[in-house]
Amino acid sequence: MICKDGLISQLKEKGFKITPQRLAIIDALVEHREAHPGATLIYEAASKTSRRISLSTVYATLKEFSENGLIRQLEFDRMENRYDVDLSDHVNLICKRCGKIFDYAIAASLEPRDIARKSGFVVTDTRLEFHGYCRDCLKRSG
Amino acid sequence: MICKDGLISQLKEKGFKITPQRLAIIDALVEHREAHPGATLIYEAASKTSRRISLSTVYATLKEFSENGLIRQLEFDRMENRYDVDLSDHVNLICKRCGKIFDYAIAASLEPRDIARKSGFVVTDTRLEFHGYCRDCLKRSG
DNA sequence: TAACCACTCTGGAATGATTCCATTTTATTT
DNA sequence: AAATAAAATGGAATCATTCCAGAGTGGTTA
Repeated sequence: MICKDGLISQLKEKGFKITPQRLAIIDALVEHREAHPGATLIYEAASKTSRRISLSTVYATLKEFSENGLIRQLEFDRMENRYDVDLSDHVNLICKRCGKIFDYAIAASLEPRDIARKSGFVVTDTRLEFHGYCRDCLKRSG
Repeated sequence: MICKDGLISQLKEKGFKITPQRLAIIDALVEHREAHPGATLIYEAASKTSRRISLSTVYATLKEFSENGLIRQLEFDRMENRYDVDLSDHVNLICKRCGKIFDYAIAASLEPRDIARKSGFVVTDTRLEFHGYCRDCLKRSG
């Protein structure tokens, strides 16, 4: 299901043009999916495939793809955004030393003890944010 | 417990010097605690109290205070860091429209339905990150 | 209480990720 | 092949933050 053709046909369905740059970005996203690549890595990888591609295009395209649900944007504090072609529900385990990002199924227990036993990852710090709309803003919008 | 004197005595205990800049920053942190202030707000508030204070100092001091456990740094994606003098366990509810940050006790149910009933805040999106050390990095450190 | 020095502060430059924008290019339609 | 709306380009701008080298200052000590 995580295949280039699927992404390409989604682009067509939504009326986007199929350009060499977009194809190169899709290639890079799929090839480096394990690394949860950021714009820089995508740019480097796509530069090898596509004769001409600019970093601006990579940024615009990744933003566009995530806004249209083709990929998921992982946002971190003071760190490059990363992108994931795997749209299934999972938590990100982020290593403080090497910076690698691991996927962890959300269905399993989220107790630090269980995470350590199953994945070998020792959780030292959790960050929990709930985004939405506050009472006042809901009232204001009617 | 959230009082200036407590913060000041913590500074002394840890061997930090008591400077007018640090006092002004503590004042600003306590006075604006409800707003979960960022560096800019702290800088503006502290500028009124302290004749001379630079933004660099504000940044350095807030970083130092959080690293030493005097305050908590709230980090957001592509948004100014915010600071909290309340060190008790709580979740942050972030309004997508007005940007305000609300505290929500972590002891209570984290079900969106319960949060809405208790606080009037409608959760549309959750971000869950677990930070720590991966298996390989743990192995490497012995 | 003066002198000392490690800790602080300063402000301007640097950084890094990202966005903006005016211009040029191109994929697709007719 | 011409038309045109969408896409790509690259350089400048933005924004939060850090870096740095030089100037300043609490607090200890003689």
